[in-house]
Amino acid sequence: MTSGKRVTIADIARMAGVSPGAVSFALNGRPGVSDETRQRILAIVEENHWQPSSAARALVGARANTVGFALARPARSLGSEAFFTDLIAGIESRLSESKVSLQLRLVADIAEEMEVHRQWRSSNQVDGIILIDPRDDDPRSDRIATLDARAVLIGSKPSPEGAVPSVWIADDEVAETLFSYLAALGHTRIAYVAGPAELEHTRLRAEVLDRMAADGVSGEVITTDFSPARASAVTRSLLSARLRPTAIVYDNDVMAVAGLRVAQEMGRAVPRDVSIASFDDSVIAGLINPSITAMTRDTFELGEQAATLLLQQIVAGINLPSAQGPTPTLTARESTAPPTAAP
Amino acid sequence: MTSGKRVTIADIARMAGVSPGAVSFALNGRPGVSDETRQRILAIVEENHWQPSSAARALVGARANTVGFALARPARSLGSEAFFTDLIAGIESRLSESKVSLQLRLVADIAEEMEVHRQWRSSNQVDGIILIDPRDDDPRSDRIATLDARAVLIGSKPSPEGAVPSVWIADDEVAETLFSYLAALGHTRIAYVAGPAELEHTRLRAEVLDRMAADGVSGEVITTDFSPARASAVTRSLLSARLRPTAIVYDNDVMAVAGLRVAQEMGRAVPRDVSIASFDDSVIAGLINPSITAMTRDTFELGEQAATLLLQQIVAGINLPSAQGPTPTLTARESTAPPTAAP
DNA sequence: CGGATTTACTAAAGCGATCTAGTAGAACGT
DNA sequence: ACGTTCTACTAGATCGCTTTAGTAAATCCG
Repeated sequence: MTSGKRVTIADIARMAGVSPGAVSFALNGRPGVSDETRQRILAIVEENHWQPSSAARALVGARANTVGFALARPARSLGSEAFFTDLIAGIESRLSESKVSLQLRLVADIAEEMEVHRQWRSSNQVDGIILIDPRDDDPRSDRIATLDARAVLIGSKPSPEGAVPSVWIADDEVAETLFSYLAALGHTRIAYVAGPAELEHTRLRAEVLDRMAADGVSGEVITTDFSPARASAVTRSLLSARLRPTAIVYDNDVMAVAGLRVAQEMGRAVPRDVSIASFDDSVIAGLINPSITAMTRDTFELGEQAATLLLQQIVAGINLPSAQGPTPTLTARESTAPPTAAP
Repeated sequence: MTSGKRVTIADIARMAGVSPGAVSFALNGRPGVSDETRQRILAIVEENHWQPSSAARALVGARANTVGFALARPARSLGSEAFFTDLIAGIESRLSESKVSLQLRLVADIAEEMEVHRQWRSSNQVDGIILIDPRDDDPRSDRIATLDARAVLIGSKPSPEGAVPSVWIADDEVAETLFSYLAALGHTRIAYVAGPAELEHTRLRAEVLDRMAADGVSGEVITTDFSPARASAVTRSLLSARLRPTAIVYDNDVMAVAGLRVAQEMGRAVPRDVSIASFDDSVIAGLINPSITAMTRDTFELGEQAATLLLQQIVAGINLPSAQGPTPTLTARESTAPPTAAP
């Protein structure tokens, strides 16, 4: 077990009494070596813990065994959302099964994101790219096409033909499920404390609520910046109104917890006086008192699915069709109940 | 602007009318080219958006401009802790200033983690490595030394001479602060619901509590697997005992929330009948009702500091001394109060 | 049985940088 | 004027792997 120099394919070749080329054939399952020789080579490789140099592989244009994810979000804000950790954990867990690494990069904006993509591709650093936060007229899709890179978009609808394939979650169905549940409980005045208006899912969810006017549900949508402070303020004013809502739905769990507290401080019992629900679940949503009804989406699995699709595309060398991600389900908990008769 | 082939250092050389070697000298600020030529080359590089191939660089043993972080934690559990997202965001935000990427890998255990380290180093994929979750007799430190890799350990004390330098948070001081605060409120029976026994900080914190026996505080330490279910069970049994604690401290916010709920279900008012505190803060800890007293640490900055130290070491080519990370501070909230006289 | 094909290899040319050794030509010193 | 030292380069080896072209031996076929 001599230490020192790293063992290269040439060393293996020498030990097996063949040429480096033969070893390469054997390793990559290419014809040109007899089964017997292949076995012998593989055994020697095993024995000497040989690992291909990814740098050398990348240089000759082979697989880099790395996938890139450039994230254009303010760094400080990432932590409050379990979403990203879960997503990344899901992606990684799938990737590491295939011994593929994740290259993570935080960037300031979409322009820098695309620049990073270019660099990655031009030096063959990554085999595929993950995109998130789709926008209208997203310039990234075209860019990816010119780079001839495999990619997946994590979004809320299937991608059009020719664009970057997506793994998507049907946000309108999610909204349908939650709002209908509340309507079925008997709620007719529902408030929706949403995120920023420019996000696709905010619009989709609000539209669903609007449509429920047909069923006698009067909805009210208030957009926020996702901050708990805004959520508290909004809740306070909602519950102070003459005709106050009997149910409030928040875009995420942090806002829901903030709203819950305000309700309690104002002497409104939850769920007796007002029902509360969230579009995003978390461990804490189930532990708090009262526990909060939420749409549970399996973000981890979403990550896994995105990674799976990307890996398949990399192997196939072509784009594959978009795939629907895990469907969020309703987790009914203590914070929702039928409204009390007397308003 | 002809597309197609990627522009290499040879193309630049041709355009500048010099040899590839000269271009390399110019790019890396090495002597051997006149200032005039250097400017000309740099201009051409700029103009043609040339980027060095990281693969080629890695192959000749130059900087890879990548830092590796292999995480040996169950993937599914990562999301519940904001800690990792914050930490990674902090690390990344510092790295990306220097155009360095983060290579993230989830591994099953320490053995696989070390294996990944070996691969990374042997193929020159990363310039430095980040370690976390130090344990007693950590085998990783020696391994890193034999790999001759730069690394930082995110830990709870300065590393001994020769070991991997750490960015550390004085966990004993943290524990001292929180336990003393409770003692000062008048608590004499304090329970500490900790994480796994093999983690360094668990031991450090427990030791602090033990030492307080001198001041008339009787402490009890219960180790857990960090799961809310265990935290609930432990809390239930603590509060059912004849001589129950007047204050319970949890290792993280999720467990604290779980414990809080159990206390309320058992009819113990918080903080009147029992005080609750956490060693880990989060947005929700401050929003919940009652809000939870916690030690607030700036995880983002911890990540930044770790990245900074690592980058400095990479540039210097040697190990640098350990550095103390941001000091956590006590955030007193509603969940703690003096114990009521009658037990 | 002899030419064509197949099999199992080897030799060597890249991939795109870095880096060492070598070489003109200019400047310098005496 | 001639050797020495700089300066500003160039040529070419090198990193570890893949891959193409080439070759000897084995196999096939009529």
